[in-house]
Amino acid sequence: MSASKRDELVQRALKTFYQGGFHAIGMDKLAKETGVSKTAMYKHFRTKEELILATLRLRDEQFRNWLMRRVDELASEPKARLLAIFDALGEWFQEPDFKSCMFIKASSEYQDRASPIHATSAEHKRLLRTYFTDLAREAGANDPDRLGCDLLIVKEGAIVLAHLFAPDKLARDAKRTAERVIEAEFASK
Amino acid sequence: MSASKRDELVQRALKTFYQGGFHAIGMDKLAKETGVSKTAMYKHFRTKEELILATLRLRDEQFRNWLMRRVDELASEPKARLLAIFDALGEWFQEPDFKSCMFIKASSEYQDRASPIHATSAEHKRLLRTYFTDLAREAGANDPDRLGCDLLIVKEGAIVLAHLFAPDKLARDAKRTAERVIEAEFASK
DNA sequence: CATAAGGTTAACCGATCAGTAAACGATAAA
DNA sequence: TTTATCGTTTACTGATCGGTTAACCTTATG
Repeated sequence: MSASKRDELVQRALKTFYQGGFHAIGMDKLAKETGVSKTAMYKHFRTKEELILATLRLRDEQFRNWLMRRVDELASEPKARLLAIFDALGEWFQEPDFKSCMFIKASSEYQDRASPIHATSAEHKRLLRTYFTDLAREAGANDPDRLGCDLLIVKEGAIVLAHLFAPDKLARDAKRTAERVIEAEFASK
Repeated sequence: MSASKRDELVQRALKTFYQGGFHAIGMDKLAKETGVSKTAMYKHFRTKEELILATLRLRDEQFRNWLMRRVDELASEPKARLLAIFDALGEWFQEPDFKSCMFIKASSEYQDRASPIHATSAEHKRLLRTYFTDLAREAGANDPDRLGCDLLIVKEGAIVLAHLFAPDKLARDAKRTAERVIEAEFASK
């Protein structure tokens, strides 16, 4: 019972922080928006930072699971799966309340490398890079590390610009950019 | 006299916001760090938002001027100038107090598209894209718009990741990624 | 010398910040 | 039925938020 309440709190806090920002959302507003009392929140988490870290861990799990599942569904051929990453991203960008990447925003607000929030954001990107590198290896890339890094760079740039410009345009543009780096990798045999 | 004080304030506020974040730096702390009294600040700017907008305008001017000058200095051949963008970026990443891009961070904290701060951030990226497109055209690209967009995506991704990972590694990686999209553009003749 | 402008310090406003304490209500095991 | 747990609401802490006001100091012009 306590555990499920806790999960519910983290899920709702995730949405609220994602839409509103970390500094901009106070604990009082969070209590109002999640329907969980402040007292209960501080029973589960000793500080706001701990609650934020919990939302980031949930987001990391949710996002990577979603992306991996979506890539599985969109393409079966190993090389096509590399490009499918960007079809999945395009779907995400066009969701009505897409607001950039939770981890880019977290590291924007907590800039100090010593901050656990910053470190958790870096870890998320590291895990994504590993996933991309694995896909590149399965596709038979010469230099999977390099292609994985290329794809991560393109993905992050696309997210930032989708948040500032038209999301659908960036979805198309990023896929075309990804095509170029993928083709370059396989042409370098 | 007033004008120079104002400029001095904006310059110092720029550094303080860049290092500390917009929500995290209050007007009292800003007064302390800039040496300009709160009263004087509110004589020049009616709200904190107006001051932030002034710092963003200064940053846009500073950054684009710096980048254009650096590209001029690093390469003279039109095509080599495209790659020189990423040499310049590498220099920036390795500055001791590099902390990502002011505009990525601003749009992370002010997510609403209706916010003037968000809009100013988008405008900065638009101007950069125009610059990249111009360079691509001068280099004789088939589709300068497309290459300009490619390069902007790579640049933004590199900044985000340089902020989270090792800046020098990202400087090298981003340049290699840029090489790929540039070569792809010129191979598509 | 008078005066007005542009700056200072300092105190203040109501609201909100993160975090705590106390009193109370529900549920469920004993 | 008793008791303990988990949650609630409400009120509170001291600090800080963005923004304002008033009294004072300095400087340059008339």
